[in-house]
Amino acid sequence: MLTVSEENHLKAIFKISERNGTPVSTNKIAHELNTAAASVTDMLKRLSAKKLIKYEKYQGAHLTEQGNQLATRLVRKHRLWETFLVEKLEFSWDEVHQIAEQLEHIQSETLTERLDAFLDYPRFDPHGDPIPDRNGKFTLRKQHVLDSLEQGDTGIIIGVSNHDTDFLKLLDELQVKLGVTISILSKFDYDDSLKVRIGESAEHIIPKNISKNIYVKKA
Amino acid sequence: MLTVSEENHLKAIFKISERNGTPVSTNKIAHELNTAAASVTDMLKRLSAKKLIKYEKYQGAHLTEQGNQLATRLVRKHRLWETFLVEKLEFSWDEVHQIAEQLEHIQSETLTERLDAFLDYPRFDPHGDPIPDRNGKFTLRKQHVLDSLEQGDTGIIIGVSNHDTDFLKLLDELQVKLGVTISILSKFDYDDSLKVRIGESAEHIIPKNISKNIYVKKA
DNA sequence: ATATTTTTTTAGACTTATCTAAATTATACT
DNA sequence: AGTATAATTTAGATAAGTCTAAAAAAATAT
Ligand SMILES: [Mn+2]
Ligand SMILES: [Mn+2]
Ligand SMILES: [Mn+2]
Ligand SMILES: [Mn+2]
Repeated sequence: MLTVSEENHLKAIFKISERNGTPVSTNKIAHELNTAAASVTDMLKRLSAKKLIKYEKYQGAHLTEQGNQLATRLVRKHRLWETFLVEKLEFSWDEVHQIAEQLEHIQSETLTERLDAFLDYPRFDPHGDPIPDRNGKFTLRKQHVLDSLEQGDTGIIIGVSNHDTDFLKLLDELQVKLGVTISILSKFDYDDSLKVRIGESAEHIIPKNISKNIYVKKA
Repeated sequence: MLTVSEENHLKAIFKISERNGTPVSTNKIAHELNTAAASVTDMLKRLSAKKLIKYEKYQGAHLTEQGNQLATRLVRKHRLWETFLVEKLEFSWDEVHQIAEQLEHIQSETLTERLDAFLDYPRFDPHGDPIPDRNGKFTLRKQHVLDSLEQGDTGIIIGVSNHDTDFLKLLDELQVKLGVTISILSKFDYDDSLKVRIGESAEHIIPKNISKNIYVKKA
């Protein structure tokens, strides 16, 4: 049985290395979890002792098979709870992350499975992230970061890489939400900001610090 | 912001003194929480420093107004979550206590209120305990412990004072559930065990260590 | 009213989880 | 290659939460 802090560290490692197998650095974890690097070092030793990660000092860490399984379960729970909050309790997508950050630590296999069934086995969470099934399987869709599109490109918004309230509220303002079509009207060389049309009508300038956190499927 | 342990201690004090205003002893709390008395003493000092309880050494503790409010909120959350698990996720009444013991610590006012609404403002939890409303108000029904009934008495089962899985599974076996009518056919002087009819047909002998944990409304 | 028993508190220890400051190692830049 | 900078680890401190054993106080039973 892991502590909440151990679980959060595992999940951070999982998240940081989700799309590339390279070892995760101490600093990245510290940044992700808002803690001091020294605290992360301590925790890496502990997780390593429990054989949940492979860790050599100064060389970063990566999940073992067992660690990966636990992390995947946490992500599954996190995303199921977020889906529950939005689908059943009428929360908006910008309100659920912090609450799910707590709910993901509830220990009960049965609860997770019942929740999954109650939600009718959702495949994606409110932020477009895939929900691992009970065996840990999930699909990583082919996706592009919005800031990599060029003038004339069109895509459908399928995810965001920042779940903070403030960021998502701003997206609401821009009428950016999952499933909506976005077209690049022009791209400004000055700062890589984009002029886009979203859905049928809305046109906006989107600065790079926003576009870099939006995923699209190219049309 | 309280820690999980502080919250559990508050709730234990609330529970022990629910139906009588007398101060709660260190030992009773230790027994309720399955910890050493010395640990409870430490915690009583901490809660006292935070003005959530009134505590004088060797004299036991009782909740302050503020402590009572926090404890009531915890009980509200606990009972709402139990209701959710039974009503929405098809858990049985013997499976929910441990999970609610964790869920009650999730911090989000909004979540509690939304959950309450989603459940359509239930008044009682799966064990017959009253659920405090958002203002902390709830009704303590007039109830009798089953072991106090005499031959010829009839009552309706409205609650249980033990939420452990093993106990509740035994009740299931006896067809004891909330709302069912129970009649005392005879009472044995030897050990105060009862011969009862439950519902329409079932007849059983119920020993005192069971009957003392069942609440009835006298018919 | 004393003595015995029970309850409660204190003392001291250990673990987890954090932090800051200093030391060490790795990396990046002439 | 050698030095400056950045990343990481170590050392040492603190707080929470828990325990056991011993001491102290309160309750109970002669
Ligand atoms: Mn978390
Ligand atoms: Mn999400
Ligand atoms: Mn609890
Ligand atoms: Mn209950």
